[in-house]
Amino acid sequence: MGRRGDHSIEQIKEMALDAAETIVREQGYHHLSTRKIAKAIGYTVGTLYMVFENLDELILYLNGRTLDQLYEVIEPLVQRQDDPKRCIHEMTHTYLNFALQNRSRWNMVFEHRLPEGKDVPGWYPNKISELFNLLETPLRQLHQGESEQEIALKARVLWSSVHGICALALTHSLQHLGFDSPEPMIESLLKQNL
Amino acid sequence: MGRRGDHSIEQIKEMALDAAETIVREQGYHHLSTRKIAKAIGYTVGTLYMVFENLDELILYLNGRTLDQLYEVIEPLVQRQDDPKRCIHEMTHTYLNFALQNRSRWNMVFEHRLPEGKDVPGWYPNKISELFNLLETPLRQLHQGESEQEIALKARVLWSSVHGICALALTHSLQHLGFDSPEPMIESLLKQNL
DNA sequence: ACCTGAACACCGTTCAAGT
DNA sequence: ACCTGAACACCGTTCAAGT
Repeated sequence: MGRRGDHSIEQIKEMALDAAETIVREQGYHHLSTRKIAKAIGYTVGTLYMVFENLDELILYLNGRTLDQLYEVIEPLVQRQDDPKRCIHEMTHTYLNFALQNRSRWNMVFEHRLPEGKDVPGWYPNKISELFNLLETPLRQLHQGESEQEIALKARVLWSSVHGICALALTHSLQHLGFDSPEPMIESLLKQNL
Repeated sequence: MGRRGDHSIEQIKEMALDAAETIVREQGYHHLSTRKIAKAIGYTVGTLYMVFENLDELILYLNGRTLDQLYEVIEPLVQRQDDPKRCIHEMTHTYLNFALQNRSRWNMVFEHRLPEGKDVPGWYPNKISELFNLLETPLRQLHQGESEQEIALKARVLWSSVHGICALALTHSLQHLGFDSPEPMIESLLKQNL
């Protein structure tokens, strides 16, 4: 067998990522496997290793897509330059909704770890950085006169805090802690920090 | 073969948990397997299923232990009733240190998910709840006159925020975000919230 | 009653062999 | 050059069979 030439490498890459996204969405991160992906796109596992270094790299690209999608829905909100507080409220609310509505994929972004020693390619933390930076514009308006260093710190602390609440919401831990929704927690956080 | 009777069920359970703890500590969560645990305690995999329902349950007990250990180091700090702010600083600092020094096990507490539909036994979220409650005492002193509901909310928001920062610190994400230590982020958070 | 060993249905990854 | 199929070294879980 061999040599079909039905698709270019780029095409196979995209087909694989699409298939993987569907599997994660429908069955969850831990049910994703190279064999399932290969079967879904009509190729054998070996072919995946022509296109990706390994499963970890494939997941990295998939997480990159997820981060891009989040950026796409958050970035437009920054334009609302008139009311920085409201802007931040909308950003966190959008973040929360995105995480809840793309539960499995969002989980994967935070649960996936590269094997000891291997570290992520530069473009990946860049995507995260860009997301964090989105908060800086409204925060700069809100805390005028503060140094850029201070604004950057505030943005990172705020995102991390929202993420922490969100992480607990995703594990259903909140229910056991006496809260059935993360919204009031986010509100409390923002009231304190804005 | 069969029927050795060298150890009681309780003993095997403890041996298995000890062995699992060592494997996680030395090789990380994702390298933990029933076969490795069984080999380490000198039994076959089958025996583990006499003692635990499955690997998920074993991990749940292990995570329970980790939560207990964290409680043991945090609880004594609550006694310091004189200065609630300083008390909270010490609690978060201790939490952070614990997470950093028990990286793999702490990761496991937050990464481990039960299969869809299965939910955790009541004693597990109780342990988490007790940890959250530890923050309530100093917070009550700090925000006198506020309702218990409000204090509980504040405690949960604060712990979640610290956890969010800590989670980013554990993934080394912070380095890429321009911070080599979570300490200044925690400081900024507490300055804002206390 | 307790424990084993083998089996089943899965994994990720590699690579000689085929077209 | 591209792709397969089989192999290797692993998984979690079950259960007939042995003592």
